[in-house]
Amino acid sequence: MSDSRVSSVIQEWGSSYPGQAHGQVLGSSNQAAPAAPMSPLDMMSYSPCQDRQQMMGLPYLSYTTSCLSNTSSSGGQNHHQTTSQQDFSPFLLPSLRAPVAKRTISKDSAEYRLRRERNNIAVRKSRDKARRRVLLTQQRALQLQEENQKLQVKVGQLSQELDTLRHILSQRHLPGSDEPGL
Amino acid sequence: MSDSRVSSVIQEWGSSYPGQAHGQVLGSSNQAAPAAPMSPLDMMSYSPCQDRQQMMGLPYLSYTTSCLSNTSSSGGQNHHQTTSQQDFSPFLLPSLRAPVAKRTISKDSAEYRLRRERNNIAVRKSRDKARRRVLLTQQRALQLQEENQKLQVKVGQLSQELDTLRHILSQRHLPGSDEPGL
DNA sequence: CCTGATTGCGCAATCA
DNA sequence: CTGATTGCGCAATCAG
Repeated sequence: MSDSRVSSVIQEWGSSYPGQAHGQVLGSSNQAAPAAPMSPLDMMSYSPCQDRQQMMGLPYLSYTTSCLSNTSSSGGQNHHQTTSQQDFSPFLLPSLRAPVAKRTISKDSAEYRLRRERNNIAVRKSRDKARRRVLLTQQRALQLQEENQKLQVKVGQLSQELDTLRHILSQRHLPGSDEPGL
Repeated sequence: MSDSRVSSVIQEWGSSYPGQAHGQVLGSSNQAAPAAPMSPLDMMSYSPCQDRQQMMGLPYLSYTTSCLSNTSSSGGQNHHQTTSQQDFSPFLLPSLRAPVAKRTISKDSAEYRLRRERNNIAVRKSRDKARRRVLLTQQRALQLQEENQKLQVKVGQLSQELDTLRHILSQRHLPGSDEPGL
């Protein structure tokens, strides 16, 4: 990296991107978003947010959804999907009813596939972004570490130089202290 | 890493872990590995290795595998799996035949589920580790940044002090240079 | 309500 | 062979 003296770190944080040649070489309907440069603000505003409900592949409340004509589709993993059961959601307060029972969408519908494909693209994009973010953080840490070592060396040099000058001055003060200037 | 003045960064890199309270609150057969402290060496030896073959959910060579009694199982995503086709793998040189045609394992066998479950556990563990690694890298970068600012301030102070002493010395040298001491 | 972005999970391929 | 990694798709949820 280019470092003129002892203070050129944190560059390329929100401007340049080193690798950018990430995976994304798949063969399955890969639209491959052009890997947008990702705004610098996005870089810092990243907090995992671990206080999520976290109930994915489990029933949890019998979740009424009357839509499972899973024919010839890929049929993801072992996710829920119960059948025939009244939906009282509209009559309950939002804070009390089950997850709302979304709009029924059969898994073999064109819309379903369209949504899935779009989400897959979004997921790839998001993960690519995350990967780049991690790489940048790693590089930033390395740069800062180098920078730090240089700065510490410099501090050591300056301190020693100061000690030398102080010693010289003290010597000169001993015999004839004629100058009033400090 | 002993420091006495302006060099106390990179601590807790391989010793302490702040949060460690990660997701992992699922309800689906969650063995939840105790989040081993992860050796400090593992932290640095991390290179994505993007030169992989990368051919997962696609046929790619008709890949002979006579094992798909996918009954009542979860049946993952749209992965390959062709049927009825002779396997000439044993008669071809290792460098010419298809991916070896592994040992046939039906998806509803107990062994399959056992392997899957073990892998799922390993995956969770690995991802947890990766998450912690990322968090640590982020914190390290922040610490290094603070440290850097302090060091730069210190360098500025020392430089100024040096200038002052140099000025004083030059003043003393002008009038009577009687002392031979350097 | 809809759409894109995130995130945890399981799967399969591959690495070590 | 076994555990560790990694890319992917799915579904739930978040954020506009």
